[in-house]
Amino acid sequence: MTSGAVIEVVGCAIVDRHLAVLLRDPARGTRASLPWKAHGGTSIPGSVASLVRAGSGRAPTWMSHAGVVVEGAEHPSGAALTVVMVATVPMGTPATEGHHWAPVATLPPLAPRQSAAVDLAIATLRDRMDLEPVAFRLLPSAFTLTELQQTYELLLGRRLHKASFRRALLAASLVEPTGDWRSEGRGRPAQLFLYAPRRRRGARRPVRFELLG
Amino acid sequence: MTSGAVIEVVGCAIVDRHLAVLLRDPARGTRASLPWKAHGGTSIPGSVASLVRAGSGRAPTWMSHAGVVVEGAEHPSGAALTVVMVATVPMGTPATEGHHWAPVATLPPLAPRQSAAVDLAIATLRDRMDLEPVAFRLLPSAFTLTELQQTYELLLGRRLHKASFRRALLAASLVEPTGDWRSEGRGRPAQLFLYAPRRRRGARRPVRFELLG
DNA sequence: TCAATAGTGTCTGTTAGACATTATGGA
DNA sequence: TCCATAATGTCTAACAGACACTATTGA
Repeated sequence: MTSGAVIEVVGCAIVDRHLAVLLRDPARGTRASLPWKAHGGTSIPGSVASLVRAGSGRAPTWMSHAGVVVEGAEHPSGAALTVVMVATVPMGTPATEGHHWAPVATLPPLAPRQSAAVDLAIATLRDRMDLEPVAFRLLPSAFTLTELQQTYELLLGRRLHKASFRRALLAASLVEPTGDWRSEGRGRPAQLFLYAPRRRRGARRPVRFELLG
Repeated sequence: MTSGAVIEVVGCAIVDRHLAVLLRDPARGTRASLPWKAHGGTSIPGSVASLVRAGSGRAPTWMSHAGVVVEGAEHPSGAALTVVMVATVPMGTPATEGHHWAPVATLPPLAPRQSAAVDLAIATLRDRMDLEPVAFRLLPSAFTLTELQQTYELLLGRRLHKASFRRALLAASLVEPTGDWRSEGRGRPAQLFLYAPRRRRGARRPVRFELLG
């Protein structure tokens, strides 16, 4: 008898201006792995929260279901399911003893199913980023507009136009200034902002045929 | 011992210009239910295909994972998982013996978990419709542009502008005319088109802050 | 003073939506 | 003939992207 489901978490954070995922350190002669836990006892969000807390010392700021992966054909009768969850913690969150942050661009060798889980999770982050405030959850509560733009560029995988980005942000009434400024090396200090959505004006989505095809 | 996972299918089609889902007829004194099947033996897509074939006589034209629902707290140790899948069949597909199409706006009473599954599935349809050709999979292979527009309006839940819709469609090179025309009651006959995507030009997605907030 | 970064104002090409008009069938 | 629907052309307001400029700090 097999058939217990597994909850697997892809914890995401920005480290050195790159997207990174939380991994358990490899034991002697094995590979690093995503944090996981047998399903049961508590709810799925509860499992995710405890796994992220174990690996980073703090609760996730956002989480979402990413998909389901079926354990290979090894168990022909009653193949076990793995539920893949994606979660975020703010930039600057350290990894705790026995864990580390690995940039997604240079992941260490993982079990094939876990690599697929990471891909699923990143795709989910990108899918949800304009429906939910994913970018804001990857930043500390106070952030500069340049940091926010860099986060969007990281998730979208392309550069954005500074003036247009700020115009759109202003029009959406999503942030408000704290009044504090932060000096970062050379240039003029940047103002700090908070995520403070005002109103959801007609959330009318245009038809985007360019994305199909 | 509990803990076998269940695959539940929300089969979607357009019936009478409304979105409808495939249900199993209620047995004496019970409620109608979504088609489902214990996980095991075959792959998840295989299970979905056989369930849709059983209910509509044909294979689904599209399917996607919609989410996972945990069976209520009834089983504190090892609560069972339900994997919700969403699938489409073309407009005009009948329901087979023991099944029927129920418009989503006026669903009969379902188990609470199944109502949640339907909501998840519809949300998934709407999420994916501009990344994948969901609208085309809900139509027969040859369709009129008015039918296509009505399908988009159904999925988006709002009216679209005819001229703009056709302009965008033309610009995306997604369809090509068959040369046939179909007369539908009174007015001028409409030309029939096929889904024939040409090229995927820079699939650059704009930043849409309006959707957040 | 120069270099580097933050933040803003203006212009222009593109495009979504509104409106009007023509085309072509059935009643 | 009238009416209903298909299909297309033109106008306009909104907006994304480009560019240039000012502002404010550290070296």
